[in-house]
This record gives sequence, C-alpha cells and structure tokens, in this order.
Amino acid sequence: MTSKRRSSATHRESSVTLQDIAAHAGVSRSTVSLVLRGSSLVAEPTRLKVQASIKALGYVYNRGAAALRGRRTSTLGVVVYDIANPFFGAMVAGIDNALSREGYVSFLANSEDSPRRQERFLERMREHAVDGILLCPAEGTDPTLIDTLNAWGMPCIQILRHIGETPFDYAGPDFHLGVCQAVDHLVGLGHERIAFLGGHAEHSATRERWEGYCDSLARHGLDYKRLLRATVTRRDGFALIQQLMSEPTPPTAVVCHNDMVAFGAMFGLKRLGLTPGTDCAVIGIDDVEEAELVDPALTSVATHPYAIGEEAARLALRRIHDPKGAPEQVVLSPRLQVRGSCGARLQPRTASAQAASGQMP
Amino acid sequence: MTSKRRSSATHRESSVTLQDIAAHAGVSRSTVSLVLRGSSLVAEPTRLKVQASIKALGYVYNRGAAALRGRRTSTLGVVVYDIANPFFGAMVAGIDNALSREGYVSFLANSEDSPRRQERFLERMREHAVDGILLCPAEGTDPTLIDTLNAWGMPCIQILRHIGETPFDYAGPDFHLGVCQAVDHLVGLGHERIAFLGGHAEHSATRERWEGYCDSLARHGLDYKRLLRATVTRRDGFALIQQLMSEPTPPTAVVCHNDMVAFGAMFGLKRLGLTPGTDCAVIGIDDVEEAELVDPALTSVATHPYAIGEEAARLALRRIHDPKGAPEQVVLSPRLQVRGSCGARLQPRTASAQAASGQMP
DNA sequence: TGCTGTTTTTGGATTGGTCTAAATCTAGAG
DNA sequence: CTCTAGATTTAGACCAATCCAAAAACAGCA
Repeated sequence: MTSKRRSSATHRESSVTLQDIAAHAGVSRSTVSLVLRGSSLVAEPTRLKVQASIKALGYVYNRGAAALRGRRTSTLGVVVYDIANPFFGAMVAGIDNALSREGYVSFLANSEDSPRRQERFLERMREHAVDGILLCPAEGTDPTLIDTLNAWGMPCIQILRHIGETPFDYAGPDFHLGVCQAVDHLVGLGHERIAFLGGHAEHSATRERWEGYCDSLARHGLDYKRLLRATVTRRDGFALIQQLMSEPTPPTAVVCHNDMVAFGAMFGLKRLGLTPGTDCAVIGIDDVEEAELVDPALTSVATHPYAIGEEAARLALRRIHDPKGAPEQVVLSPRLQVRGSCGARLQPRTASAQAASGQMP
Repeated sequence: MTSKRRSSATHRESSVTLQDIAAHAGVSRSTVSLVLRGSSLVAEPTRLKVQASIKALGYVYNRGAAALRGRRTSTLGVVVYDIANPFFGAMVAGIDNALSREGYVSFLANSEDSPRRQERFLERMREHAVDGILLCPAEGTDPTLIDTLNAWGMPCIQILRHIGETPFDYAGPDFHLGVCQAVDHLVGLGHERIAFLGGHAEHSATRERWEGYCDSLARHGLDYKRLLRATVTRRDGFALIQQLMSEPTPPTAVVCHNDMVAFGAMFGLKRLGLTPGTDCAVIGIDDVEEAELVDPALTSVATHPYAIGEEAARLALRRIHDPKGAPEQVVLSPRLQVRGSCGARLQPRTASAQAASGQMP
C-alpha cells in the first residue's frame, strides 16, 4: 500500500523550474541560472536569496534541458569487451572514481567482443550526445572506426588495445615491456627454452606481447622459440600446454597471454602429473587477485587496471576541454610479481630486475 | 595530421535537425517526428520520402531534446558496491544484455559501499532524469532511502540486498535456501560441528544467511553453533578460521559468507598445516569462476549473478511501463556446486539433494 | 456535386534551461 | 550635481525535439 505523499509534489513529478525559483526569490530566470552555475557575476546577497529559494522549493536541476542549449552533457560512454573479467571491473572502478570527482557520469556497455554490439552502442551514445567515449575496441573492430568517431567530432580515448593510424589518445600497459620482464626473469633463473602461450587474432595488445617475446629471445640469444596462438581462455591454456609438453623438446617455462591462460596451463600441467614451477615454470599477465590464490601461487606481470582506468578518464576530460590538443598516449609500466609458479623459490638464485625498453607503436 | 572533413559538416557539429529533414523532404517537422518514432499515422509514400532524406542528410536523433518534451530518457542508473568483484561484473553483464535489447542504456556507479557516494550518484541520476534505478544498497544505507526515491517518483529495483519496509521491487538469490543447501550437504557427509564465517554488519543479505544457518542447525538438531561476524574480505576468512581452529572444540566444517571469505579460510587452514576438505570442510557462496581454480577446488553455492542482472533489468522495464503496478520480488534458487573443498571426494557417501523452504522477508 | 467520416498532415505552443546583448544600478571622479 | 566605468540584472531568442488540436486531403455515398 503506497502511502500518500506529503507537501506539494504535484502527483507525477515535482518539476519546479527556474521560473518558479525566480518568482519565489524575486529575481529573473537568468539570475537563477547564473547562481546555479556558480557564476561570479551575481552579488552575494542575491546569491543567498536565490539559494534559499532553491532549497525551499526543492528544486532539481534538469541537465537534459541544460545540455540542449549549452554544449556539455557531463556524460561519457565506456565500452569494454568483458565486464565479467575482474580486470575490467578494476578498470571501470578506476574510471568511475576519476570521473565522479569531476561531476561526470558514465554509460557502460559490454560489447562481448562483438563489433556489431559495439557499433550499436556507439551510435546510441552519439544520440545521447555524450562528451566522449572510452573505448576498449572489440576484437575485429573496423580500423576506420576511430576515423568515423573523429568525423562525428566525438572525442575518443582508446584503452588496452588501439586501432587505426591517426595519432590517437590511448591508455594501457606496456605489454612489450611486461613480456620482457617475464622472459628476463626466467632467463635469470637459468631457463633457455621459453614458450609463449595464447593471444587472439591480431590486435595491438597481442602484437605488442609477441614482439616483446621475440625481442627478448633475440636479446638473450636464445634459439628455442614457440609461440602458440589461440583465443585467451583458460580452456586454451589447458589444451596448449599439454600439446606443448608432449613435443620432443618441451619448454622449461611458459609465458602466458594472460592469467586465465596461465591458470589453464597450470591445470594442464597437473593433469599431466607435472608440478607447475618445478617441472615447468609458468608466468601470467595481469596479476588478477586470484593469482595468489592458486597453488602454487602464480607469478604474473601486474598491469594495474585501476590506474589505467584513472588515466584514461583523465585523458578524456583533458580532450573534452581541449578538443584539438596533441593526442597523448599513457603507457604504464607493469611490474613482475614473483610468486611460486615460476620456481623462484626452488632455485634460490636472485631474480634480476632488469630494465628493458618500452615502446608504443 | 587531421584531414579536412568532406561535405557540409559545419566545422563543429553536423547538427542536422528535424527542420532540415522536413525541408529536404517537403513535409512538416511534425511528420518527420512521427516517422522517426515509427508512428502508423504517416502514409507509406511519405514515410519512404522522409526516410530517404534522413539518410541523405546524415541526421542524428537528439535524445536529449526528445526527453525534454517527452517523458522518457531511455536511460537507467545502476549502483553496485564493488564492481571489481567478478560477481558484480557478471551481474552487470546480465543487466546490460537485457537492457540493450530494449534500446535502453545505463549509467553505472561504484559506491564502494559508501552511502555518501551512493547518494551523490542518485542525486546526479535524478538530475539526468533517468527512467529508473537498479540499486545494490551500500552498507549502512539509510533505510528511508527507498521512501525518498519513491517520493522523487523514481522507480527503483533493489538487488541482492533490500532495505526499508514498504513493498519493493527486488531481485536476488535465496540466501536462506543457499545456506540450508550447504549445511544439509555437510550434515549428509556426517559433519556435526559446522561454523559460519563472516557477514557484514546487518543487512538483509547477511540476515538471510544467518537465519538459514540457524534454521538448518535447529532442523538437524545440532548443538554446535559458531557464527563469527566480520566484514567480507579474504583477509577476514584467513584470520577467522585460524581463531576458530584454535578453540577447544574446533568445527569440522565451515560455511563462508562468500567465496572470498572461503578462499581466505582455505589459506588459513594451509597456514596451520591443515588440509581443506580433509581436516576441515569449506563451502563458499557465489560460485565465482575462480572457485574451481583453487586447490582443492571450492564447493560453493552458485547464485547466478548474470540471471539476477537480467531479472532486475526486466523488473525495471516493467515498473517503468507500469509505475503503479504491484511490486514484484524475484528470488532465484541457488544451486550447490560440489567440489573438493568439502571433502565429498574423501567420504564417498552421497550428498543429499534436500529441499528447504525459501523465504522473502 | 455536396456531405460526411476517415486518414494524413501541419502550425504553433511547450519543455527547461543557456546565451547574448542590452538595461539598470551602483559609486567615485570631475 | 552630472557623468562614466564597472558591477549586476534582465528580456527574449534559442536549443531540438514532442504534443495537441485543428486543417487538409481523400474516400465513399447519396
């Protein structure tokens, strides 16, 4: 049983407008508008009078109406391809934190790595006139998408992956460096046969990892090179490692495309009766929370999703305030989190904290 | 180097309006509006003519303007308290899927369990005139918040937790039944000293679990009863289990508030030199993806976050179309996912799939 | 052809703010 | 006491759609 509303609420919506405030405070609509926007034009006594009226009448600012005449909506669109992945959860938390500080609010969409879904959402965002887009491009996104967004006059910050040629705004981890750190560490432990597991069809985030892998091997003068492509699920890791270990000269260590693949690989090793870290070192990428839960705990390249989210949000706000400034790429250095799965505990030789060159193609 | 735009795009925004379409097609603004909304009033030849003009001029529908005059914005607000938790990721994916099918789009906010942040966001949502709110209330939310939202005339669907007295719309798992399933299973395995680990300060989701725990014990006539309160982190599970196992008569099994606490508990057991599943059975709640990754794999009560998200979205749309219909509560039955951590493998006695009564206070 | 009853189409008001340029109001200088 | 620069305030157009009631077009029928 819904109880009756008290006070003046007019049945449906309160809908107190600037006009009402103006009448109540004995000033004009324009003055009230100025007060609402914190303009320094209005005199102190007037401001107080108006603010009192605003409070008294229970006024609610109508951003939709404001956006119609003004230019900004104070909204952003965020597209990720797998929100169920805790990595994106952390990233979205970072975005949310940075944006809400500035009074912005964001639409979220989960593209499920479908360019079609992604495009539908972007079109909807255009209709809602968001001030900008934070985009983790779906696998298979048309490389001209960024040009389309530019043609729309829609600021766009790419995250994690990047497409297109034009100079763009971007925030993401330095995958190249991350893989180098992993390989360097393994080499420091004495490994000479290091494989790389997984990686979607080509996109920047995959390419950077593969290049990191190849460059590292070359730098250390290692001959052994096995790069097994696949999608990026745990299932893949499980299958690939078993395939790999049955080869004539199996690797003594594997670096995995991400932690999910790494978990799968550890599972696969156990299935073969092998012990991760002892019979074959395993290193993941992302350092998700669960990395330290598994047994042995997973050594992983931490890519700091929360910080990436914050940076991306910062870039977006910057771009909105300066639409034609120079594009900026923020590439965060990852950090190797050493745990049991790479056998560091077993071979007490200290891991080298070697620096490698990062790059942004 | 940004290339010059072709065609008529006026420097900043294209901003083709209904007026332009109307002129181009030789009809009135009103007619174009009707075509856009798929009205059956307009004759077929006219419709085609207008649609051609729309395409020709590259018109973009302005939802902000439409919302100003019309009533709907086709937007919703979603508030969760920990988006980094994969449970919420899956839930948001479910919401997103159900909403995007209907052309709705949603603002997401992460309250971090702070009522202050939550309130700020809700006020912003009101200013943006969303059609409704999907709310997982933050810990410590003022119970009158729902009344406030009602007074605003803002439809609100509560998820996972619920506050307030008024009949409300709600979607969530049947925690009471879930805990009963867990306890029943343990009793079936021969356990008689079963503890419950964790749970925030009081809110519905905690209360339902505790009641489930107490009711189960009573139903099975068990004397042993240990309910350790704490927040819901892995750290808590780690600490609590060690405290518990050092008591004179430690439990032989623990049911945990959620999987995070359960992971912590398993860690704690290992720290004590004990084996989860053998020395003490552990059952979690949620059945997050990682449950089967840990060692031993975690037995857990699956609560189906994706389905809950879909249901909540469905409820929201229903409420928007019928603002004063009877409130509806959707309580999904959980399912016990048996794995190694409860020792089922060790004691081959079959688990009973006993039904218990669910309830919605 | 005139009349009536549907279909279609349309003008103009409306939504709730912001913007611009002009009006009004100070206070200090001459 | 008048004038003017600077500080406040305001009127009215404007943003891009929807809504309503009334006009126009069209058909069927006498």
